[in-house]
Amino acid sequence: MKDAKNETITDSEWEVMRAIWTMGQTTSRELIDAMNQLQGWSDSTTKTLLHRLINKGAVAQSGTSRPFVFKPIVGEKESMAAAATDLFDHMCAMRAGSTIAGVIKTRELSQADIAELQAILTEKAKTAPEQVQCNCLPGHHMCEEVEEHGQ
Amino acid sequence: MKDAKNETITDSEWEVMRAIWTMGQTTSRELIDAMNQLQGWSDSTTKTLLHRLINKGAVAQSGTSRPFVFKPIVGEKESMAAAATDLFDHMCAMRAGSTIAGVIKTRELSQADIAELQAILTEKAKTAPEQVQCNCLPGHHMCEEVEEHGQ
DNA sequence: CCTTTAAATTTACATCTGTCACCTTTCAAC
DNA sequence: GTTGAAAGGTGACAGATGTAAATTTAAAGG
Repeated sequence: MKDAKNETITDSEWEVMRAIWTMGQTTSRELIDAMNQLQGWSDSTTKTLLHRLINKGAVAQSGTSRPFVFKPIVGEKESMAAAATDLFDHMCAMRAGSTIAGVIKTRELSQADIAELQAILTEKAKTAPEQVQCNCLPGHHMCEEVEEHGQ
Repeated sequence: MKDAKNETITDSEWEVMRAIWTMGQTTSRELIDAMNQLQGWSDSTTKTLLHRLINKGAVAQSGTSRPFVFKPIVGEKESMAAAATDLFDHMCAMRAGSTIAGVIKTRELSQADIAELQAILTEKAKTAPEQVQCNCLPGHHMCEEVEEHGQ
């Protein structure tokens, strides 16, 4: 599965992708109805988004006769990972930990998820540093306190 | 500290915020130079962004005589949390776990971060469900496989 | 074949974003 | 006071986004 790092998927396009990913494959009518339900979008809106997604290479159109079939080209897992990476890449490295903590606290996770995370953490603990450096500003600035970042 | 949920902070504005958060407080000159270093932006660009941030209520201008001082109004922690929440809110709940796993694998975390995460997980395990339901489409659709979501 | 009608494609357009150049006000030194 | 360099503020503009109307095309029934 290709990932979606190259061409950016926007917020509303993302909603469409979610539907497509979940449906696995769909006809434009099905998709339009779903989007109308979920977002209250007009037919046109969904069509436009679908086309943009096709142009971006995120969705494929297949079939020869009219009710074409659309299916995802980029993977959901890959796209989600890319989105998450993108987010954290723009945040202070020093605070990634507590941000992740916040996410974990507020999301629903399955027993399996938790087990996996714990395994990863245990492994990571073996080589984790005592402190993560702030990567917000070049040299001359180095964050001191975790609580109040700068100042 | 107020959070930044109301007024959205865009990508480039975020870069400015990072600098301001780290510096704690700054004069426009300092900020402009920093942004020029980090992003290669022209003076104007930083000024514009700084102003937009002020209008959005994310940064405060203080002082009476000319070299004014700017400082953050919205907190870094809060803003990061909001951004993360925002991201995960748009993703399939069923896949949040593995996405978090991916993030943890690729980020640098301190021993303390890891310990905190483990504590949270242990606590969470007590009440975690066996399976998390997909929340992408209304009723009629329910994801079966974790590996290949729909289809 | 012709018509109807769903599907597909184009065009539209207001806003938001990223980036700036340029104009205006001050402070500070003559 | 006058002036010139900073600091501060405005206007601009191309491209991205969200949202949708209008137009074209083709499948299906008569």
